[in-house]
Amino acid sequence: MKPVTQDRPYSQTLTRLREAGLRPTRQRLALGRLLFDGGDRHVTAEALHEEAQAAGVSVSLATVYNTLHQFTEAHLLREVVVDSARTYFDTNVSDHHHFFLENSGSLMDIDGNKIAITGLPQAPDGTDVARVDVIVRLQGTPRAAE
Amino acid sequence: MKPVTQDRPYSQTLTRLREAGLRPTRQRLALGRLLFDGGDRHVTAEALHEEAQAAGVSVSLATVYNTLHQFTEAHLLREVVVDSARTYFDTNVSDHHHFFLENSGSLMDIDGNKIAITGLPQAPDGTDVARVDVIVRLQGTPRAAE
DNA sequence: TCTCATATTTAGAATTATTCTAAGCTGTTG
DNA sequence: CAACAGCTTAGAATAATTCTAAATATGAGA
Repeated sequence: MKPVTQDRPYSQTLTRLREAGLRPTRQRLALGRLLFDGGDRHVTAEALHEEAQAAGVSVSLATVYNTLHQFTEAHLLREVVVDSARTYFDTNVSDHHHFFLENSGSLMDIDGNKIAITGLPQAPDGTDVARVDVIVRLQGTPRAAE
Repeated sequence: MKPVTQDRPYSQTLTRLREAGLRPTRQRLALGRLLFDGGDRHVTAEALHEEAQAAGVSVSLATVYNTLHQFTEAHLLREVVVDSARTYFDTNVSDHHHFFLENSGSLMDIDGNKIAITGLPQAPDGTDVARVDVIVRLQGTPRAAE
């Protein structure tokens, strides 16, 4: 059985950028590597910025925002709306859904072809379905340990 | 077949407030009536504020925010997260989901018991499912009229 | 390798939705 | 009708994100 994550061996960030028509600048390469090396990730702009700083890469927050949006347009990332306070970006761009832990604010992927949704009414006239998002909101149970 | 909306004859706003333990103030009554009279609604704080002004009710925006949150705690409203830019409040608190028209920013209800979701993995240890949200994102088709 | 036009980055200001604060009203209860 | 707890409110404060304009880096071509 395939994991949710597609094969994505040590991200060829450079190649990906070229394909997307984005100049491989120092900042984009660094952010790309942070994002795409090592599995699926869900990040906020703020968090990625801190991570970059911590990794000794100097990038402004504005550039982090720019880059996240450009990557999203290039379909290297996907935006996930779960919380009205902040925007998450997901490195997994395949068909899937999310668990959202309301306490910690963390996200977990749910494989898209494990879930089936039936009975959806058809889209109203003059519209097309761009995407269906399923968000399973979780709360920590009172006494988790026993 | 039942419509999505439960019967809700000309909202007894006063009663609802009492039951929720909220003082029936002029502002809460007015906002309650705007919200609960006449079918299911999806509003933003800003929009409800303007509507109140237009109806000749003087309420501050802060009070609109307070009231929307208090109504939500009292389960008279439900918060819908579809757009990272603004928060929507839904007067339909029964089990249901949403179409979201990305162009206009408008929401439409999808009856909850028309849809079935199968194959959801169980919630991780120490967590409980608080709610499952399905959002069908719609885009206007290029040439809607023909 | 050098130059240049253009894309990119950036600091800081600006914006926007929302929350907070502190002071003044108002409902309710005795 | 007094009095207090609960409400409302203007305006300040916050926080995430976007904008601006100036400085810098990149890639193509000579």
